Amino acid sequence: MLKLSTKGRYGVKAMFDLAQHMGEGPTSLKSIAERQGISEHYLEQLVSGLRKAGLVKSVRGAQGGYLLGREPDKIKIGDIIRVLEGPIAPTDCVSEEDPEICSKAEFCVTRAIWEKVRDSIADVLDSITLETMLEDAKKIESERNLYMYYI
Amino acid sequence: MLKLSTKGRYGVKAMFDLAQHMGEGPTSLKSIAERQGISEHYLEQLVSGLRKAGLVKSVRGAQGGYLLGREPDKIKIGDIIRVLEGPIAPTDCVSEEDPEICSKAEFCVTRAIWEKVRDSIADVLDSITLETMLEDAKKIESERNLYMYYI
DNA sequence: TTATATCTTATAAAAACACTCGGGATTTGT
DNA sequence: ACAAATCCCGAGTGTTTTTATAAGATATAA
Repeated sequence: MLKLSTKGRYGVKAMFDLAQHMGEGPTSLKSIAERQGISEHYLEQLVSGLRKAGLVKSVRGAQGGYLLGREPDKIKIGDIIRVLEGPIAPTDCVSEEDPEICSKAEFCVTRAIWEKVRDSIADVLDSITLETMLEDAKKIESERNLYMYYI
Repeated sequence: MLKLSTKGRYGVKAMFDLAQHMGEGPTSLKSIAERQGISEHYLEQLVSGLRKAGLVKSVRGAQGGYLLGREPDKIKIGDIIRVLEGPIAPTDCVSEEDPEICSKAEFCVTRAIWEKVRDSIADVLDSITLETMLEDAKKIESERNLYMYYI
């Protein structure tokens, strides 16, 4: 059903949480899990992948935790999704990574549709960065304060 | 992984096959299954849903089969996908059909992303009709003949 | 009446999903 | 030195979804 699994959703939430706590030293998985309502052990698995991909850096030991691997404007949502859910591929024959070439590919009219779907998804996910999200959150916050003021 | 299941893929293939054989009387599932390389029994289940949704009409008995439920330019790929895979919903909280409203929805920055993904998928699928596909197929066919000529 | 089809329901293997658990390694503060 | 906090790693598990398969009932053309 063109659904995202919890991996992708939790992963984006966790990364955004990290972005929101930049400059406060390492953020522990425990605190992320609590704030975002995610199982800590499960989150561990996801973050493990993100670390191997360089999207986060880890600090071990007490008071340790995680930091963003690079500046928030250099981390696209598409980067996160691809690490956690694999290449974007509405069907195997149009996967971003080694697609399964079928013999009729060049004449296949349905294939052309899935390619468009893939590209439209990738375009959205690659147009949004953690920085974008921080800006959006700030905007929503200020609009909310404005609303409170009028009450 | 934002994947389509075989239901959606087989369904679109079958509908396109029906469109290509318009005007030849009812097309049997057996012939569609053979041409498209799909299990006939499995296809039966899918077409059952399409019939209930009015996208195809059935003719029972010997020499029976299926016909498009309406003109090919009135059948969007999105219609087919929604019948076979359910409402477009990268996450439950942004489903086209009764989304699961969460208490933080209005402040949720991640939710806004999934909404954009949903809309971009829907836009692509609703911009293509069976008629469009027939035109594309014709174009590919004539380009292919042109190519053959030069050899 | 026979062959050809659609229709309906039931069953089931296999894969994916969403965790859960147990233990090990590393660092900080006492 | 030790305890607590934290990251790290791999295996195991119950549930759901997917992808069919099978069996039989119903309808119609020839």
